[in-house]
Amino acid sequence: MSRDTRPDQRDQILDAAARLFAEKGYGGAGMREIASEAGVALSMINYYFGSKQGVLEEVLERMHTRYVEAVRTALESHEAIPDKIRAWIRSAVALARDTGPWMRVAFVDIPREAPGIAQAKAARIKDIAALMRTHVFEPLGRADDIPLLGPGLGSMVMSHFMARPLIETQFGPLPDDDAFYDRYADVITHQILYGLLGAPSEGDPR
Amino acid sequence: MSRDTRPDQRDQILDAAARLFAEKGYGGAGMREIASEAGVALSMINYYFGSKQGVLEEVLERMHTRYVEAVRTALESHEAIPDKIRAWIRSAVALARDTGPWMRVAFVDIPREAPGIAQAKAARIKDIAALMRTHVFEPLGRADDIPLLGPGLGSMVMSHFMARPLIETQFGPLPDDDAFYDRYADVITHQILYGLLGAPSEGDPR
DNA sequence: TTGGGCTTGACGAACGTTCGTTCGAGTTGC
DNA sequence: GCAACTCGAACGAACGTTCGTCAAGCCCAA
Repeated sequence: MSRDTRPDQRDQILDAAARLFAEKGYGGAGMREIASEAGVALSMINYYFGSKQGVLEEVLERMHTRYVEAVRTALESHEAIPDKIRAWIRSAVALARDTGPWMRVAFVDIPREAPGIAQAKAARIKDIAALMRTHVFEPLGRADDIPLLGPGLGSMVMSHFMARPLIETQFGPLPDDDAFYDRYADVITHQILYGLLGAPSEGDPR
Repeated sequence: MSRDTRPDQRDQILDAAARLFAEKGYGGAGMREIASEAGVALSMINYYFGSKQGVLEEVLERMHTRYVEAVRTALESHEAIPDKIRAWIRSAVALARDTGPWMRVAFVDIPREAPGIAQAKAARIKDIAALMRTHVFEPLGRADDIPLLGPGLGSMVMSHFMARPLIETQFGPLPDDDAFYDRYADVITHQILYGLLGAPSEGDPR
């Protein structure tokens, strides 16, 4: 089987690793299990990525690249701020659906263990923060609230994908189709939109 | 030193465990490190809690108990919905400040590994969901949106405490005093309040 | 009041297992 | 024949858990 027709072993490893990292955490997922799930010899992981941490860094790198690109496209293709926000949330939801566990690894299960990872992460967050600042917060005159509000907005959009198994223990199986996620994006968009725009001038609720 | 004047070894262990779980994840924190940080013999951890998972379960149990109690008090002591929401967010922020890493362990670093933990977690979430349903969503006629919106609101409030180190790499050291967290609670309250109340009748932003 | 069992708290040492990593030998494609 | 690839075996370290021991406190019969 030639190298081009065979699925790249690198991708197999990264996919299995993302799945297991999301499920068991970075420390809980073992190299042998990753190799087994990926259908690859254990030593190939170190051959390709150098170390377990190298695998995680590659997952984070790829995920963040895709996310930043999606956010940039959404925010730069619209004029009015509500349209920008709507487009941002829609593309984030679509990306989360498409990438599955990758999103969990990249945005939630933050291993503080390695300083290198924290640095890489900070660099990526910087890009996202800059985009949100330029296209959302500054036009609204809310630039000062970015450190307080920025992470909250992001985690609000992603919350469903992190909490889904827990939600389903409460409300039974949730749909998984386009209609459901269209509605989800709408509800979140509504929540964020009116939170950001809603009558901020006439008396702060303090 | 008598038993009453000496700090309880159980609490020492739980405190150290919560700190290390939050910092390194459940799998990344070792029993020896927990014992060392707690100033306790390794075998005492298994003596008191049976297993490593037993330690985690106790941390989750205590944290969730406190959180549910705080939410209940806040939601039941007010009449108007905006006041309820404001009180809920304020008490959640206060609790997060008071408990430090415990909150991280309880609400973010969800180890899927053990089914027992997932079940215990689901039972606790049930209490919170019921409170939010009765006091917030049903009075607003938004009961159907609980599965979609509920987790988002919770994670919005907690986002700052999860992301704080990352935020500080972007914006420098953040204050840690009452004034800062009063402002944080206000900003989040504003965002959630106007998101929930904001003009939902006159045209959904779909 | 005293003595001896029983319980509880506390500890260090060691157990067997699994971890991430390395290495050397073999294979394949050019 | 050279380079890149693939693999199984093995490494030392760290893992969570178990075990035997010991001191101190308590209870109750003698």
